[in-house]
Amino acid sequence: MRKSSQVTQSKIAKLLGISTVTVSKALRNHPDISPETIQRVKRLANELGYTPDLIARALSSRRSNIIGVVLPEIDHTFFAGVMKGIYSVAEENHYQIVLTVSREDDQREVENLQTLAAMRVDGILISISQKTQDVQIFRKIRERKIPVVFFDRIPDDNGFSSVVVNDREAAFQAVQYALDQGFTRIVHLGGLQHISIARDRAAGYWDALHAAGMKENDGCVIPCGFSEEDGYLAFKQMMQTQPRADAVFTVNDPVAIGVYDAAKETGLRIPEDIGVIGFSDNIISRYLSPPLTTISQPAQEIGRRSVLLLLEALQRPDRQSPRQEVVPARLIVRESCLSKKRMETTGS
Amino acid sequence: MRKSSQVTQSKIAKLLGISTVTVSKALRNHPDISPETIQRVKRLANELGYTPDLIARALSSRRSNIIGVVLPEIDHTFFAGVMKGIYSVAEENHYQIVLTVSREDDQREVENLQTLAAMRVDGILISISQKTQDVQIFRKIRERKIPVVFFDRIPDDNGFSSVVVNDREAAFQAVQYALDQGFTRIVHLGGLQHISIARDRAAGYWDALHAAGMKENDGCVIPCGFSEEDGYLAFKQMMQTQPRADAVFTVNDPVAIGVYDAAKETGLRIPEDIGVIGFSDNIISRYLSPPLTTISQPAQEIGRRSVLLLLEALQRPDRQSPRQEVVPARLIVRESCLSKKRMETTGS
DNA sequence: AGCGTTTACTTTAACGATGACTTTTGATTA
DNA sequence: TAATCAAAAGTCATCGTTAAAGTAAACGCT
Repeated sequence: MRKSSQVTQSKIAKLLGISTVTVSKALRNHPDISPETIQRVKRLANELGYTPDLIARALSSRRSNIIGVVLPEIDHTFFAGVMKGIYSVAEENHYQIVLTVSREDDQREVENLQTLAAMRVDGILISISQKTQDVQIFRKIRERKIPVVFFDRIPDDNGFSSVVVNDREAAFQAVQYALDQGFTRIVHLGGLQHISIARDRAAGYWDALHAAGMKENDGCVIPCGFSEEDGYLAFKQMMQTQPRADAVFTVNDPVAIGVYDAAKETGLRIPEDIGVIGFSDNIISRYLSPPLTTISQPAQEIGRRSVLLLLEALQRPDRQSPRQEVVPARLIVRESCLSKKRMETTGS
Repeated sequence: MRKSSQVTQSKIAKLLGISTVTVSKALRNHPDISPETIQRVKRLANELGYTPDLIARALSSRRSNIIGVVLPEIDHTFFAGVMKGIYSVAEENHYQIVLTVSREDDQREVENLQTLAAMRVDGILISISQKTQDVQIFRKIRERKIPVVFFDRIPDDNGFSSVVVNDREAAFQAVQYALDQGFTRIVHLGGLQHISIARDRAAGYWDALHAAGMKENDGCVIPCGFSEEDGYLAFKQMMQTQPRADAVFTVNDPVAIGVYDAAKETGLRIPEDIGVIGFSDNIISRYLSPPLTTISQPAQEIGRRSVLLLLEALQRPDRQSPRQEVVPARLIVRESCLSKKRMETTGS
């Protein structure tokens, strides 16, 4: 025989001489129950310190009020910002968050998704790992009637709802700004090209070059990872293969930081010898010297919108067409890519 | 009638002509079941794509395999690091994490704890909010037989297990270093003194002054919040009340960053005019100019140890004495508090 | 043969709550 | 007056899984 000292609905029911269902309904202000009974139940529940058992409720009602989240990494400024947005909206709507981390590993990502499904989360928010190629698992989740919303890093299959930044356009602006400042041999350290955001940013880069009347061989995209280390290495590589480069546009800020390190080591001054523009506005960026010109992504806003999109899908479970939302990123001009022209003219 | 397309144990049972309990046991490799049956069950489970329903399991077994976490803030480097450590150990032990955020509000903190208890988490990890004074809620949680481990910011009541950094000692080292470098009028921007870590760091500060033969009026602790903004304001205040100060030791790095801003604004050079030492080694700190001398706290290690302590408590639920663990922090010397003596002598 | 022990299952009851349906009571209406 | 209806409960079944206890056959041992 299992015994439990917990205060349950049936204890309250017994004490008041009513049925457990009445208690359940009373606690939820169900119209079936008279105001007086509701009062009596709630008062006693309060006195006894009753708390609903959310697990039991979830099993019975088939709604867990939990949203599952899968993140590639947890200690990245951008994702931390997204999470902040996610939490604020989730809290307002009385949802709890179960956060899992794939650590950029597609296998772990699959496991995370399976666990979340097994926990019966009501919906899932995910930004996919660097390695993710296979979309199967997402289809399976959808078959299970669990709505999924992707954010920032989305799969190629566009049959899903998603919230992204206007990467291409923002990249275009960044590169155009560099051109305006008089830089002419701009190289793009471009991330892994099978990731949507990396492709989009590279596309924006080419857009800007083309718009300026430049051709394929006036530009160069060097693929690399997304970390400082990767940026450091890619920049070193670039100095070998593209010695005439006068500016770099990086796929994200950590890579730009790697570039700072490599440049410092080589004795190159920023922006006098080499201009740098990043992407994502890491908190660090404004404290670098020189402060990094970069693209600011509204991380919290992305998180907030993702939850809202998911909540909408939860409200009407009939299949609805997926929706893609785009939130605007914008260029933050600081000092790492300041006018070459002006510097030269004022300098000599 | 509710229908469900989910694959459950009873479906498998029906198909194989055995009882659901046999299926349940087979899937868990229970010795009651013959190897062949186990095989048959597992194979079919696999074919059908069975996944256990963790909610149902939790209800029945009275273990959720979930650890609840309450954090004051999510987008702080330190906490992000702690979370990384928490996740790695939790994952290894097949626990999921439900993370809630108090946003430094004690009321929200209470709600978070109640929700976690209602979710029947197996245990709770918490770093308390700035405002938290009342310990009642923690007692209640303990009465519910949910083990709690505090980390970093712990309550005064030391009847609980906790993982902290040797704040006092580390602060001592930091201040001693400043003294060694020739700074003599060191002010401490000291955080809210009802928070354990702030008190400990202040104590270490005084220890160092006393060890150097200084008295109460050779030092000064200015209380402030924990944000950049707070540091900025506190420093401005300090310049009014303590105009002769030649160094500041701050309760954490964000406050130090506020000091940087204020100093820059006032035209004070670091470390020539004013030395600065922080606490917590924010990622930003090494990118500041000058790079900030600070105390490095092993955030991931704290997270890891906290989970381990909790897991231990979960293994033997008989009441055991609480345990306090201390992990060492250490001084990272950079350039924000370099030798005044040497600078002066080489300078003139 | 008789008795205890294994082996491999099955049966029965939860776990705590909720959805769907039914019943009771009294008031309202045709 | 009988039929109708709404309010305020109650009953029953179920969510999917597991703990505890029960059972039947096979085995081993004296």
